[in-house]
Order: sequence, then structure tokens, then C-alpha cells
Amino acid sequence: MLVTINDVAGKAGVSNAMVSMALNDHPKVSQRRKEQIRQIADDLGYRPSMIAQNLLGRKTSLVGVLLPSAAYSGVLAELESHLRQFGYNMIACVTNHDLTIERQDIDMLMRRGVEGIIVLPMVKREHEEYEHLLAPLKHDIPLVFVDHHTPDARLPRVTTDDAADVQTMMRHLLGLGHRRIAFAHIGLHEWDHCLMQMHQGYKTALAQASLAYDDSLVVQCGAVSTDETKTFWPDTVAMLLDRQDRPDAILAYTDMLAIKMMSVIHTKGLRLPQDIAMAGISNHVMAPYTLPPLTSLQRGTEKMCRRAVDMVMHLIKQADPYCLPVYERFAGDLVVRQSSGVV
Amino acid sequence: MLVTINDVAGKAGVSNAMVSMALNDHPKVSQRRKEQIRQIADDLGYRPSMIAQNLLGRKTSLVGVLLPSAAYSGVLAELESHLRQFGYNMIACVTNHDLTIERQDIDMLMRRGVEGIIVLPMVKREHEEYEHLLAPLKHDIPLVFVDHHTPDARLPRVTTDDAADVQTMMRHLLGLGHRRIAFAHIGLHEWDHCLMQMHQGYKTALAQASLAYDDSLVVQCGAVSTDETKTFWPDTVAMLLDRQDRPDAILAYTDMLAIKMMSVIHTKGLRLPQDIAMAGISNHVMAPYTLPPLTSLQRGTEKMCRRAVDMVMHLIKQADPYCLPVYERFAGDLVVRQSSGVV
DNA sequence: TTGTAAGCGTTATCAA
DNA sequence: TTGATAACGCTTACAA
Repeated sequence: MLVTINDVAGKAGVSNAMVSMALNDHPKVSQRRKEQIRQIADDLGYRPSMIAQNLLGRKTSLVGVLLPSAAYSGVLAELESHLRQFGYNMIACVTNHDLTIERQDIDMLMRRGVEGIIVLPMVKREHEEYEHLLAPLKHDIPLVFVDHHTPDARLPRVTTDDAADVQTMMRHLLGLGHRRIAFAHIGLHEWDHCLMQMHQGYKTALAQASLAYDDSLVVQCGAVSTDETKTFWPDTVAMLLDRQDRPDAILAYTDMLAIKMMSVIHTKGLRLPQDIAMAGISNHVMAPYTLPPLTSLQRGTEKMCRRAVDMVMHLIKQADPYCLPVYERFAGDLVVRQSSGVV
Repeated sequence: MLVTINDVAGKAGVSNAMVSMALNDHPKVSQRRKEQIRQIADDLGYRPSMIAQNLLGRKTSLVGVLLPSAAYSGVLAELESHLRQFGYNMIACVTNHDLTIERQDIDMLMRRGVEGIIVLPMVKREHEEYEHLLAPLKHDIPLVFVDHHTPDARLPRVTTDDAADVQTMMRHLLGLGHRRIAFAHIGLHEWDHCLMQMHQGYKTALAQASLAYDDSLVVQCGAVSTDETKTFWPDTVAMLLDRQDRPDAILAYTDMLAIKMMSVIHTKGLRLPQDIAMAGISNHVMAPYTLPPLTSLQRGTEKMCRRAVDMVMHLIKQADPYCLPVYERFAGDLVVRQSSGVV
């Protein structure tokens, strides 16, 4: 069994209240007593139970994180590192894209007394499926959405700046003289906010360069299912490459997709970047080692995570879930390598 | 404020004990009462506080996970998914390879009443630096080490079977007729248990094939620093490829390293796998899309994680941290692609 | 069948 | 300066 405050009090021959005050450096306790009690507490290896402390006040120093799948686990570590700067710990829940599980997890988090919740995006979430997420707000437990499309614009959220990032990459490609630039993705759906934004960024960039938008250059080269399994359609890519009016550059919506496409380009015997240029987004660890090294874009994920944590912390202090300017986007940085055709 | 059991009791005009029993389906409560009380509890949105519940018994349904860096975050999600099968939740701590932080985290986890702790490996941990890890054991809180070299052989631990995995891959390469097989890594140290095991597996495989061990074929092609930053030494790889007695195959200790090395092989104008074959370990998502697709080995990480969770669960029930056959290795599965030179 | 009371480990508010 | 005592929200004997 763990040693309690009463054990210390007993050994020291004082009341437990005395021990509590001494260890919390209360001014009304004499220096001698403090030292004596601290000594005994140390000897016994006493450590105050946070459970008991939590029962008193509202402060559990706990934040819940809901993430849909292992795919986001990198963000988990990122969030934890920031949370601990504030002395907070994290209960992580992998909801597996399941609404029922998400509901149960939120319930559990509230019952454990978390002070805030950070929600990462599910692949698919309909608008009406937000109700359970709003429950914590009723109890003044703030929610922050990360990379997430929310139904209520007043809810605090942070995202990467998908449109801006695509525009940045497009400007780079256009600057290199590419004119027919394809945009490759693995699924465009109403609920995929990120992809919609990217698509928008693609169009905007073309418009700004006074180029016509050609719908046939936006191609789906694979698919994601709800369990995050990704399929890749090499045949579609091959068809794209075989076209008379082959694009002179392809912007893939992730580096992973770009790399997969590059393997098709290579087997087709096309030269990269002379025959066709390639660019990805996400700056994957592998990007510097592809053939040729892949031009990419380092996303603002880290900044975004940090801000998400700052937001929860702020909201926890304010106890008003609607007190912030609520939507912040974080743009990334271009990483130029050879695949885009730099001279 | 959250609604408590007393709120329900007040509204129902009964004692709080009544409510507790009714909601816990205690036999000594009449059916009518149960229904009535449940109705009111639901109306009020009452959910019992786990904090209060935790204060009573020892059961917090909480397990702590210590992981050194974001590099292991994939394992985090894996562990969480298994833990939740048992109704347990996870507090994850990223210790950043820092012993002081690890000590604080363990202290925090105990004060939060976790029932068990799963420890992932630090890059560097000296034997004498285990004391703080043993503290939980003194309080009957079981520890399970994952992929970890422990000082006390009686401590429960699971690892991937590094030696066996390398042997599996070596057998594959030898079976294809390769004789001069190099082993590439990014740092061989006394404390890097995994790499030592792999090295051992490499030697064993050679011995079993009645081939001489050539120390010059074991080459360090990069380095890891304590903050997990990995450097790659292309020049060393180039030198290896330029040697008169160039190896006819290279086994890299991770796919990442293999892919980096392949980029050097390509720029040297050597053909893969005709001039030199390549194999990696870890079956990276990218492995099927390298040029040529990389032969690799899917590690037993998932099985290992599942077992780690099973072990903690078992130990929690047993309350005896030394009650298990303690060391289990999980071997992986060969994934043959073209880079190894399959005909 | 129901209510009362004690206790879990703390902290805080009183008196002494 | 110190020691009782109540309180936090819940469970469980025990008494009614």
C-alpha cells in the first residue's frame, strides 16, 4: 500500500493538517516543524495522492485527446510535449473512427475530470454527429478542434493552411515555367475538408497566374477507406502519363502519393524532372532520398499543435469556451529539391 | 458544475446510497426504485465521478506509458487500442530521453494511481539508472518493458526478435545465392541492445551457412544522436560500393537506411539488384514503392504490443510483479520484393 | 427495502 | 503555531 498523509502525521506525532501545511510551505508553520515533517515524509517516501487532491478542487491537470487512428499518433507525442510545459498530462484515446467509441471516450474523460479536450479529425463526420462533442462545453470543459471542420464556427480550432500550402507549391512550380500542372489526390469528398481547401488553393493559384482551370488535370489516383487503408491506382497514373496532353508537372497532395506516382513514372521510362516534374506535400522523411529528391512542403503541424495546446490552456483559465478568436491556420514552408525541375 | 449523486438523490427524494445501489444494480433495491432513479439520473445527465470512485478502491483502470520520443508514437496508438479492450485508459508520457523527466513522470503516474506502467526504451540507459524504475514495483505496481534491455532478468519484458529477424533475412539472401553480404547500420554501441542482437543474428546466419565472418562488411553508414536526429553518411556508402571486393548484397538494419543507401547506389549508376542486391528491415510503408521495390521484414511489433498489454493486465490481477515467464521475443515475417534479386 | 454513517486521502476553515 | 473538523463524491456495512 501507498504511504498516506496520516502515516506521516502519525510518525511525526502531529495532525495530518499540519503535515499538509508543512509540505505545501504554508506560512503559518514554523520552520523547524516544516523541516522535521519534510524529513519524515521523505524517509517514508510519502507522495500526496493526486486522486484525493482532484476530489477537492477542479484541477486535475489532465487533458483528453481524441484521435481517430494510429495515423495521427505523431501528433500525439507533439501535443504531449507541449502540454507538459504547462504541467498537464494527457489521456489519449484512439477512437478508431467510431462515433460510439468517441461518445464513450468523451464520457470517460469527463468522469475522469479532464479540464479540456483536444479533438483530431475523423475521416468522416456528418454535421449532426457533433452533439456528443458539445456535451463537455455545457460543463465548461473547453474543446479545441485540430485540423478539423466544425459545424459551429465559434468553436476554437486550428488547422494547417491547406489552401495556402498548395498555392505556395503552385507558385513554385509556375515560377519554374510549368504550365500544365496536374493535381493528384486519393479521394475528393464533401467531408474531406483538407482536400477541398487544397483544391481551392490549386484553382486560386491558377487564376492568379491567369491560367485556365482544366478539370481533367485533377485526378484521383487512389482511395482511402474509413479504416485508413490507402489504395493506390497505378493504372490511373499510367493513363495520365500516356495522355497526348501529358501534364508537365504533377502536384501530389502528399509525399506518399508523390513517391508512389514516381515509381510509375520511372517504370514508364519517363525522366524526372525533364519529362515530367513532381512535387509533394508533407515533407516526408523519405523525400530527400527519392530519385530525384522530392520537392515538398513542410507543413505547419508543429506550430499548429503548439497553438492548440495554448488554446486549451487559455480556455481552461477563462472558463469561457467562446472567448477566443477561434480559427487559426498555420501555413508551411517550401522545401525545394530536384524533382520539381530546378535548374 | 457537474451533477453529483447527491443532486440525483435530492431530486429523487432518497439517500445517495440508494442512488448508488440503484445505478449499480444492487439486488436489495426494488425494481420500481431502480427504474425511477435511473430515469432521474438520466434526465439530470448524472455520470459518476471516477475520481471519487478511484479514491475508494485501488482500481483506477489507468496504465502509464513512458516513451522516450515521438519516434515511438506509433506504438502508443497500438498500446492504447489493446488497453481499451480491457477497459483501461492510458496516460502517455514523452520523456525525451531524459532521466530526470522520467523520474518525475513515474512519480506523477504513481500519484495518479496507475495500476501498471509500460516502459519503452531510452536510447541510452546505464544499468545504475534503473533505480527509479523499480520504485513502482515496491508498491506492487507492475512494470513491463517493451523492446528494452533490462538489468534484472526477472523483470517482465517483450522485445522484437532482432537476431531471428536478421537471420530470416540472411537466409533469404543466402538462398538467392548472395555470398558477400554486408550489414549496414547507423551506430553500434554497448547500450544498443537491438543492434547487438542483430549483429549476433548476422554472425549466426553466416556460421550456419559455413561462411566466414568478415568484419569489414559490417559498416556504420550514419549515426543517431540522443535527440533521435539521424545522420546519414553517403560517402561511407560510396566507399563501400567502390571497393574492389564490393559486397553482392547489403542488409540494412532499417528500411529507411536501405532507401537512403539505394539513392547512393543509383547515383553511382549501379543496377539494383543485378549489380548489388538490397534488403531492409521494418517493412516501411514506402518499401513497395522504391526502385526496385524493397525486400523487407515486417516486424512483430503489433504482436509484441498486444503481449505487453496482456502482461500488464495479468500482473495487475496477480499483484506479483515476478509471477510470469518474463522474457518473450516476437519474430517478424519476410516480405519478398525485387530489390533482393529474386529471379 | 431504505436510510445512516463511516471511510477513501487530501485541503481548508475554524477554534484553541 | 497547532489540532480538530468538515468537505470533495462515491461505496458499503450496518442499522432501521
